[in-house]
Amino acid sequence: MPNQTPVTQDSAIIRKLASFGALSSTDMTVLSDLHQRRRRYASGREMVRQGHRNRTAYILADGWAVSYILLPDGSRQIVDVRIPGDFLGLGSMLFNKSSQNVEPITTVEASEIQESDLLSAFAATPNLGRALLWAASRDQSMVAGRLTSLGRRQAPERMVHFLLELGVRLRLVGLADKTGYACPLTQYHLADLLGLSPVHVNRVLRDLREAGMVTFQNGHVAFDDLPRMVAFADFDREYLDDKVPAQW
Amino acid sequence: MPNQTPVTQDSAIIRKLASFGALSSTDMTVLSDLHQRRRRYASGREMVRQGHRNRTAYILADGWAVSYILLPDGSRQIVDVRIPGDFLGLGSMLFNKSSQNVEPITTVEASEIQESDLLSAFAATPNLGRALLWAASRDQSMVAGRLTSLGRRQAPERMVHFLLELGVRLRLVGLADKTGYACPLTQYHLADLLGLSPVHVNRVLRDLREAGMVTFQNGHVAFDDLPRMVAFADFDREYLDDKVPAQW
DNA sequence: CGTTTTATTGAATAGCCTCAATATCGGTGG
DNA sequence: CCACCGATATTGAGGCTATTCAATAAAACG
Repeated sequence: MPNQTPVTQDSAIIRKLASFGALSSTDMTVLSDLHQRRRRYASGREMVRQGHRNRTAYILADGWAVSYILLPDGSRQIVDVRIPGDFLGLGSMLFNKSSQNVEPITTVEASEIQESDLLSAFAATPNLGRALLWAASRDQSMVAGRLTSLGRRQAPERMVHFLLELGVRLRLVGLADKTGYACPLTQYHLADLLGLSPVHVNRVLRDLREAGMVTFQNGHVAFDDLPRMVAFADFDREYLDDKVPAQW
Repeated sequence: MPNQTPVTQDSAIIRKLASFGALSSTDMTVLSDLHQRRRRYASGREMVRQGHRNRTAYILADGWAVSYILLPDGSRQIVDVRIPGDFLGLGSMLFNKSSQNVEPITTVEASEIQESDLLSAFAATPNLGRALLWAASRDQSMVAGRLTSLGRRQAPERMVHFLLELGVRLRLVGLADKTGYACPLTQYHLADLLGLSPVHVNRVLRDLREAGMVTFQNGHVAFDDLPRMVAFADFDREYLDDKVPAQW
C-alpha cells in the first residue's frame, strides 16, 4: 500500500508515469507487483558492473545513483544520475554484458526485476510497456541533451542547464519545487558528469553563487534567480514537460 | 529479392540484424514488407525537424544522414551518424515532438514506416521486435560512448575513437573493411560531432595523418596503422562485437 | 568558369586543466 | 565529548588545449 508520508516510497515510478497520463488500476497493480524483491544497497558499492554479465534490472525506489563509464586511465564519465522512480540497468537485460557501471551515491532502496517478470508485466498490460518505453526514450533524449551540453556549451551554461534539468526530473517525483531541491551530489560528481575538473566545478559554482543565480551548497540546490538561470542556460521550458508519451 | 551487387540495397538492415543471430524467414519477410514506401531524399533537406510533430520513422537503405540538436546561438551538436541499415526518427514515434533534426548528408534512400506498420510487425514476429530493441539499445550505448569521449578524451583520441567506431558499424553492413571505408562526412561534420571547431579538426587530422596512423581525405578513411589506432584511442575491440543480443 | 563549399595554415586569446596548498565538514573511535 | 582522519571544498599560479579571427588555397558544383 504505497501511501506513506515520504512520497518517494516505491510510488515514485507510479507518480512519474501517472503524471503523464492515466494509469489504469491494472497498470498500477502490475507495477506494484514488480516491487516485490525490495532491497537496500549501500552507497559506493557498485550494483551493476561494466563488462559483467547481469540480467537483472532495478526500479529505484529511494536514494540516488549514478551510471558511469570507466576509462582505463582512471577517469570516468557519469552518463546519468538516477533518481527515485527511474529504472537502472535496463541495458544489461538486452546485452550480454553491461556497458556501464551503476553505483549508489546514497543508501538506495531498489526492487530487483527479473527479465521474465518484466516480460509478463508487459504482456499483462501493453499500456505499461508503452509507458516504460517512453520513460526509456526520455532518458535517452536527456543523454543526447547532455552530449550537446558537453560539445557546445561553456562550463557555466552547462552547469546551470544540468541543475535545471535535474530539477525538472525531481519535480516529477515530488522531490523538488520552484525554489530548489536536496542534492547529494558532490562537486566531484558534477565534474565527472559535466566533463570538467573538480577545481573548475568549484570555481563555476562560486561564480554562479556570487552572481546570485544559483547556490549549490550543503547538499542543497537553491534557485536564486530562476528566470535568469533559464535564460542563461537557454533552457527549454518545454524540455521535458512536452515529452509526453504520444497518444496520451 | 534483395540480391543486387551493392550490398546496401535495403538489405542493409537485414544484414545487420542477421549478423547477430538467426532471423527466421518470417522475420525477413516481415522486415522486407516494411520496406514498401521507399523514397529518395536530397542531401541537406531535413527529413525530421526538431520540435515538429511527426509520427513516422524511416529505415535507411542507402546513403548517410546525421541527427543533431540545434542551439539558439546557431551552433549544433551532431548526436549520431546514421548509415544504411539504421533506423531514423524512432524517438518521434514515442513523443509528440521530435527533439532532434535528421538531415541527409548524401542522397538518401529510405523507407517510411508508419507506427501501425511497426506495431503489427512486432505482433507478427516478437523476435523482430526484440532485434530492433536491441539495435536501438546499441545506438544508445554508442551515444553514451560519445558522451564519454567528449567529456574525458582529448581531441586526437576522440577523433580516432570515432573513426574506429564508425568503421565497426560500417563493417556490419559491408561498407568497410580492415583498410578503411568511404566516408562522405566533411570536417565540419566531424567538428559538430566531436564538439570541436572545424579548424582544430583540420589540425588534428593533419597530425594523425603525419603520424602515420589514419588518413581522412577525399571522402575516404584509410587506417594506416590499425593496431596503433586501437591502442591510441583505447578502443575496446569488443566494443560492438560483444553487444550481441542476449539469448541469441 | 565563376561561385560556393570545403580544406588549410598562422597568430593571438580564452577556457579549462594540473599542481599545490589550505580549509572545512562529517563521521569514528577512544 | 573531543581528537582525529578521510572526504570534500576552496583558492592561487602557471600551462596547455582548443578557440576565434583572418586569410588563402583547393575542390565541388551548376
